[in-house]
Amino acid sequence: MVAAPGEGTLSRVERKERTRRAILDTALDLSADTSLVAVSLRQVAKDVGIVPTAFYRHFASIEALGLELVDESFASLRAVLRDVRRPDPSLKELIDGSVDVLAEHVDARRAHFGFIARERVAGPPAVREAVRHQIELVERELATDIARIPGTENWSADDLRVLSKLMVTSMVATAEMLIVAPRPEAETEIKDSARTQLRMVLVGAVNWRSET
Amino acid sequence: MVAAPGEGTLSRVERKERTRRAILDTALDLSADTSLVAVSLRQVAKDVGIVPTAFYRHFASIEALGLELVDESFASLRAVLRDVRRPDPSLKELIDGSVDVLAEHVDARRAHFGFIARERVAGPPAVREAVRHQIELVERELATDIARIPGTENWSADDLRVLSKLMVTSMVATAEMLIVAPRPEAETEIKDSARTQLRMVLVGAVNWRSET
DNA sequence: GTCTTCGGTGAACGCTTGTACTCCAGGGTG
DNA sequence: CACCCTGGAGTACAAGCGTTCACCGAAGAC
Repeated sequence: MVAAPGEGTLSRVERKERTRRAILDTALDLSADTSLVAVSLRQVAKDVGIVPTAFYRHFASIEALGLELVDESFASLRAVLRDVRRPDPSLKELIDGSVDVLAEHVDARRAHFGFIARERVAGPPAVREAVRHQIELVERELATDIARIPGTENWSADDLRVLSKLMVTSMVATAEMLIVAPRPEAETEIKDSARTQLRMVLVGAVNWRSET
Repeated sequence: MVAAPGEGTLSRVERKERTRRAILDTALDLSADTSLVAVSLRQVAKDVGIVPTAFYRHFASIEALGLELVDESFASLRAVLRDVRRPDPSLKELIDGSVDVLAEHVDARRAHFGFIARERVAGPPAVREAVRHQIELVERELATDIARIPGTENWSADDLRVLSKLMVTSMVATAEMLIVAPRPEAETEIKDSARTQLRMVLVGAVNWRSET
């Protein structure tokens, strides 16, 4: 990494961390217009401003880099869950807020949500695997969140799993749409649709429970 | 294409069509373990058994090939809709059958459904665009199908769109899971889950309509 | 002040990639 | 019959790829 003018005093670990971050960000950026499998080590190095071989000082391969990005991206996804469960968890008026929270996070961490959506189905095998595993964990986490909501005490574990799966699926799908959206005007439409969707799902879950 | 022994008599157009098919199938196959963007013209040619330059006699580029595969794959998806709407469309007992129909089609056209799932988010730009467009068409098609079912006459157009969007999304998600599934034993579990999911959604739609 | 550690360099390797050319053989057509 | 059309072969090239190796200079440890 070439020394930036005006800030010559950086410790060695600071410099290393800075380059490492640059590599991660650049790779995330390059993968955005297809997939990580189409990203070359040399292109990353070139964009970062280091020589190709210097890449190896930080990661063993693009795939290893990808696993790191998986962790980062899922930190962003978990943050959504955390923010959603923070207010008073009443099953009904939770909905409107949830969608807004999701939209906020997607907007702030656009690259991460896109990364998850892409690499889940089209990443390097190890990365794909890691994403699937993380999604399963998030589904479980959401299931226990739902179980804590008053009125869901007598639900079976299976029902909880199915519902949280459904919610995570449409959460990811909504995130995808928000990312692809031609910026601001279509966004409210997508959010409205997501809210309706979420209502349908929840009303369905409640009524279906009491029916069976 | 090297002449296959024992069937030397093929017209020129037949031979061309045969090579063309081989190219399409090979590309579909190679894209299966990541994405079309990771498939090289040379690799396809090699696997087909022709010299790289001969590829151009059939397609201008891998991307053009991809657009062709999009059409084929969506023929497979539309076939699901066609088979689902064939029996008597009563909203309730339709569900169990639908999931089986989907599973059948996914099993028969595994490669096509995987292709859609992957290239939708991670294909070459033009391919991605084409997939999104086709999905929108399928959503519309499903919406008019639903509108024909007795009991949905007074639904708003927006509600129809939202519901069909939700159904297509979970249809694609289910197909994905079936494809990834460690063959036969997990399949019934996925199908059960999908049925429950579908019931939740439909019950939700019905009840939510009558509530508002 | 000396020695060590280590992020970054630069040249070199063998291989794959897309694409441009010319050429050929054999079926289709007059 | 002779002629053309065309799918495929063969050769060639410049560019990009991942990876190896020896080397350097400055920050950090002592």
